[in-house]
Amino acid sequence: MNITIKDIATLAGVSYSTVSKALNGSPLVKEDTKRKIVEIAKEMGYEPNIAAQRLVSKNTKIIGLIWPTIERTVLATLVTKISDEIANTSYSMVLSVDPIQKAMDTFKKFQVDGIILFEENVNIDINPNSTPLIAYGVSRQRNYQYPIIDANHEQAMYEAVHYLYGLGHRNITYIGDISPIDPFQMEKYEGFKKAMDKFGLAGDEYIIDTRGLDWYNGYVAATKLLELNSLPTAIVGGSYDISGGIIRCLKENNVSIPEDISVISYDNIPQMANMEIPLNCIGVSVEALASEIVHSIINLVETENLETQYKKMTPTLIERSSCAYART
Amino acid sequence: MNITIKDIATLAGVSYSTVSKALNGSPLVKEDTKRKIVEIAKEMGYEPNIAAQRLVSKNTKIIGLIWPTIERTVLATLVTKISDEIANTSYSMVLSVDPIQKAMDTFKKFQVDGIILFEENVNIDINPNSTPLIAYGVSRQRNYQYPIIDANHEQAMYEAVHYLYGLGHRNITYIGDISPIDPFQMEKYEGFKKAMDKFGLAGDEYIIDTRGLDWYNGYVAATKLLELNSLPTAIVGGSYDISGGIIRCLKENNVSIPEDISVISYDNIPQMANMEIPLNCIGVSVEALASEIVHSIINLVETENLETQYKKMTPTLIERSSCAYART
DNA sequence: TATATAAATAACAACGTTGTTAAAAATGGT
DNA sequence: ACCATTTTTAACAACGTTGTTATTTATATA
Repeated sequence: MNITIKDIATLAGVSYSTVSKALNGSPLVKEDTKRKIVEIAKEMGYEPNIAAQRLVSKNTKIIGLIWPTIERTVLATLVTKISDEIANTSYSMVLSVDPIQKAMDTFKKFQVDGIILFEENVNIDINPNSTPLIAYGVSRQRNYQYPIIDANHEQAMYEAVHYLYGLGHRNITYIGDISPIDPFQMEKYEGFKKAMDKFGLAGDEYIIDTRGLDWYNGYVAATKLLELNSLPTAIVGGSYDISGGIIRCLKENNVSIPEDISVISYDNIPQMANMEIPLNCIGVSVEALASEIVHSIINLVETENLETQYKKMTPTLIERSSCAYART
Repeated sequence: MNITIKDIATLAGVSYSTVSKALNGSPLVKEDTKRKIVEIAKEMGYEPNIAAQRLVSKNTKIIGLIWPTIERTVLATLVTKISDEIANTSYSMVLSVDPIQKAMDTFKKFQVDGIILFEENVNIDINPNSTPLIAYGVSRQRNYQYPIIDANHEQAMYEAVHYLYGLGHRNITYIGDISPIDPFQMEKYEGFKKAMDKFGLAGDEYIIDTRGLDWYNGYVAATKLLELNSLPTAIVGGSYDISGGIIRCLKENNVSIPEDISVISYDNIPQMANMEIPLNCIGVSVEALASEIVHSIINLVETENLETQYKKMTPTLIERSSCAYART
């Protein structure tokens, strides 16, 4: 049997409503008694019954995160960061790995205050006027029923090229997935192409389609690249895993990074620093993303205003040791 | 404002306590009225307020899963399966990716009925007489304060060798991680050695230490193997990822599976069927593991009996197309 | 010292359920 | 038609909180 405010009340010789107020720091109770009550509560190891709190206070102080598929490292890191971020607020987070509709049902039952949805490029129609919801990901339809937060993939790749150009590179290869069904990847590709155009470096031969986002896809693509008779001076990797494969392949073939080839990767996650060569990277940092997502949903929950409809976040570039000036 | 049993009551012209009973299928209310009430409830889209239910019924019907680090594919699959399994019961699952102690605190606040802990080889001392808890993983200390469920790694590897022996293989190589600090890996290694001893095939030269569990580790180890002048007729791979690297390497070097070399892998997960060659594998299936874990924790929650202290689950072998009779 | 006012505390309703007890309605046997 | 059951329904307390209202106690003012 757990202890309640009533137990504390009898021990402190006050009424339980006074205990409630004291524990909530109400100015209606004398500082003295407040202190005493708080002390007794602590010493008894009191934990408020959240079911009771919720019953009376209408909101659950829970944010539900729907994460239908447990996937790439980037998403896992993002989940962790979101969890941390929420832990700093008065809210808690619960995670569901169920399919979207089922997770929505569960969360409706749980009466969570808000939902964060990792959208998997799936167009699922969601009961619009129910729980506050924001999505992370890309929306294909133009009229959003809920706010969406997204990284600006296109800008990221543009900036990557811009950065390499500034280092004197004129011979840049993009190694990434160019799947037309994945809007994320297409945006990256577009960004790269636009930049190459802009800086007068365009040409299809500078692009290798990995046909996948995994480590091995990068490895294979890099192998293919090395078979060419003229190598680029810089590579833009399309994802964390792809870049992992690329640098492994280069290393095995005694191509030095960054002396022979500079490498910059998409995905701004801390793990980039722990690779065999600490990688320069560009992307919205998971911290920034997590922070934006959490603040948005809480703001949405507490104010019910949803002016911001589609927020594309600006990427940042992190310099480490995988890029250098182009050799003259 | 959500609808409550009182709303249903007024609409049905009965008392709210009757509604409660009807909705819970109590035999105390006439079938006729029961039907009517249920129908009205459905049509109004009634959802019970779980906070209220919990408040009165003492237990929360929530199982907490502590998953401190988001990791290998195998664990991710296991989480999904556990989630599915729990969804089939009257319980719900919430997931915390926080560090163990913090997650424990959160769950205490949530007043979850039970906790599943993915133990990370960390010896954390847990307040023993609090929430029912079972762990998945290996315990180093001999006196468990809580039940532990674990796959029998040793037996799995023993059976793998046994199986290959039955197919006529006498020249078997183990490619796996032999890290003495990882009890899981050591158990696998021991199982392999014991079987080789038993069948008179022993010898250290049949073992390659991958020094890691990743795809690339397997790839490198296989490359090393192919440099030997005499190849084995069968390989036992130490993990899903390792085996992925192995078969890719063999394929690249035009070694046919299973014509030239048979391959069997540890880790019994569905993904094994989707590899370039559907792999024979051995291990406790995630379904079995999930089922056992879920039933154990629910049993523990509902009966408070914890007779079973340390359960090592028996692995099963799945035959696909990566093993064949040894050539004579 | 009495009285108005302010401060501190207590009492109590409410939140939406469930389970127990009390009341009403239906049924059966004489 | 009357009483004893049995079936069905209603009434109500309880769960542990919070917030509002009522009461007590302390303080200041005349």
